Amino acid sequence: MSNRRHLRPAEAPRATIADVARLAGVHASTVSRALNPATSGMVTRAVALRVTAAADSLGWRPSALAAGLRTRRSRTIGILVPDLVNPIFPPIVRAAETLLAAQGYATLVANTDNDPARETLLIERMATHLVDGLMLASAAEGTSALELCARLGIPAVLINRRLPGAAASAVTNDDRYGIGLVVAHLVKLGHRRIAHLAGPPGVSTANDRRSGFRAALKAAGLDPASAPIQAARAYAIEAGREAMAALLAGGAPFTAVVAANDMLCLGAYDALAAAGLRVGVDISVTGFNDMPFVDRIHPGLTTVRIQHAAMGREAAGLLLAEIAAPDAPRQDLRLVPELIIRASTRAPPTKS
Amino acid sequence: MSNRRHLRPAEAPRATIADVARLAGVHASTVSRALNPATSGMVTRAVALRVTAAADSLGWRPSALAAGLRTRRSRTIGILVPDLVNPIFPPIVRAAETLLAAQGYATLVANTDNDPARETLLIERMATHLVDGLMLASAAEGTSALELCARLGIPAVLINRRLPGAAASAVTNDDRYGIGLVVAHLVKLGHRRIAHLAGPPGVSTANDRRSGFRAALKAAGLDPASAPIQAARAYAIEAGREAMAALLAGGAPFTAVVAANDMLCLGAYDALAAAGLRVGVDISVTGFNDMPFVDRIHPGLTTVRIQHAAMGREAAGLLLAEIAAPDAPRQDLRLVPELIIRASTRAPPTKS
DNA sequence: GCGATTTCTGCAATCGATTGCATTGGAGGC
DNA sequence: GCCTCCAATGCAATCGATTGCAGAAATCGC
Repeated sequence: MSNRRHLRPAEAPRATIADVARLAGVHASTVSRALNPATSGMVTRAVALRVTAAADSLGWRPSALAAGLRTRRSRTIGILVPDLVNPIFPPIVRAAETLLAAQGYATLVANTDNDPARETLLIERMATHLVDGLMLASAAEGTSALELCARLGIPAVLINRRLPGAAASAVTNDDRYGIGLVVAHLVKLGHRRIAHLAGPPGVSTANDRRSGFRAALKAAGLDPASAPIQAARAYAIEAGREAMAALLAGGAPFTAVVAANDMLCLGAYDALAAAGLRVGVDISVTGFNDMPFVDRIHPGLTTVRIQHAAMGREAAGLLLAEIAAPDAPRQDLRLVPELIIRASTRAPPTKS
Repeated sequence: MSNRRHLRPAEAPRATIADVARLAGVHASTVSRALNPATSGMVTRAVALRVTAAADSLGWRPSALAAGLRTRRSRTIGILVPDLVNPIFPPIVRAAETLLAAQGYATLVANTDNDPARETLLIERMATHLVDGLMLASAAEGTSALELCARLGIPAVLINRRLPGAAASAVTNDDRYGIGLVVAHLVKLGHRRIAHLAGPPGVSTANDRRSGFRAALKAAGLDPASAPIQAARAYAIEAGREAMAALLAGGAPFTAVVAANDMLCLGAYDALAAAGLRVGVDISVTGFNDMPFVDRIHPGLTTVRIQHAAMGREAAGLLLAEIAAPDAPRQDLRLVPELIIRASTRAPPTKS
């Protein structure tokens, strides 16, 4: 513990536009016009120079609050995620923030914990701060977030999860296509009995991946009806372990498991190990997301790489476009994922 | 692509305090006092009830901008991280945001990319938004961030990295203690020749861990001077691989490597594998941070678990305390880490 | 029951920038 | 040389809440 004291500088009260006006010998409104790139054309070049000189000789900085109060735009965007610690969100938030910062926006981030009440509270708080738009990476079925945004007049875009029938733009991964990739890969390796470790109900990614799984089996000439499917109660390791154990206990034979999510795979690895099955030898496993470091687990996980950064970037772009042109039609962007093949998938063991 | 259009509600212009005043039959100032918990004592209970009833019948929401303009406090805190994708930062930011949200603060997050110019820009932008305080998780030596904050009159706390001599509170891990834990562990296993894969120069964690390493060797009766030390040029996998390769090429014998960071270990694993050495058999390796999933890599990494969440929480608490009492002495909090033993460390191979 | 306090509420200024409208000055037309 | 017109600038209201001060009402003391 140090007891150094903070060195308080002279605390010169921040220069305002009026101070700049005085120094430059013009009216405050002229200063405002000169300093705002959008209106600086209304001012003589000479005056503009005088004003900018005065401004930075005084070290003037705009007050986003004052400007926002008047213009009703805060140049602030909010991002809501369920839990920033979930590794799929940082790249999204990061990419969004970078794009927004480049456009002069500040980014508010908050965690909803998947709690609708908390979500509501946070959206209202962001409304209080007059965010110009919201990015919702948390949308689960039954949430009223979008209605709330509409009521508050806040433009919003969905990320990662869609809400069926929602009147908002969304940027998501093409999950059905992604699942198609893994199923095709497994089929090509020779697998015919493929199980699905599905995601929790009520989440669009889980639904899309589950239906995509069925469709892909059918496309490969396999019977979706006979494929064992077990839903996990959450996208979490322990839930994956339980669901995998349930699949094994189900008795239906399979040589490969398509999981809806990498996190589930980690649990599945545990359950399979407990059952004496070697992943990548006795049984193949695929994930979804290509989380950081799933290339370093043992065996390396075959999975579907989602363009998380692009997701954040595109969503931010869409949101800014919507702010600029509120009446433009909504967009539903699906990003194309990529199959990443590692050691967790191999041809099924030959019957002995 | 959908072409649904946004359903614009009646767009009732948001109720202001004046509307509430009119409905409640009192003056706006009374409304302000009634609605603000800090001043609601100045108002008759009956009036307070009337006002709150009017307020939520009109659906009134405060305008943080208007209030902030007047009070010069925005109830907003900024957090600067080098790169949110680096897995140590999400838990910090998450925990800080959660605490701040509970106190009614909104949290601005931005990535500096370790670029001082960008850092300066972001701090100035946050000043523009009148943040009440800043949490800097990005401090590297030579940054002028703290000076800038002082000049702008923004309270700031450092997280994760300290700046020697800085007049700001800091919440960091006790790195010297943490390194002591791993060295003691290795010594107890029988290691006598221990190398250090150090972090990049100019970063407090790298310095502290390096000096802690030397001190711990000495404490164990070993000679720090003869221990091979190689600094990586960054906390990154590839940098770890290079540095490990350099250590091996150095020719000095060792049976264990203490790395300054888990990320370096991933690279070290690669370099060791390339050299035909089996981690946890031929050579022991320890990390630092206990990143997510280093328990699932092969072999599981013995490492030092840092209380990242506590770091964010404590730093947020310190910052709020400083905002409340700007003249209180600064704090330098060191959180105590924990040794996590996994399969990457084992007794040194017996000479054959 | 009257003056002295203590509450409570109203008034009006204020925070800092923006913007519709009015004014000024100068250029250009004839 | 005078009038018109346009560009540049000034004026003043405005965004929504807060707060020092003043006035009104209620309470208290004696």
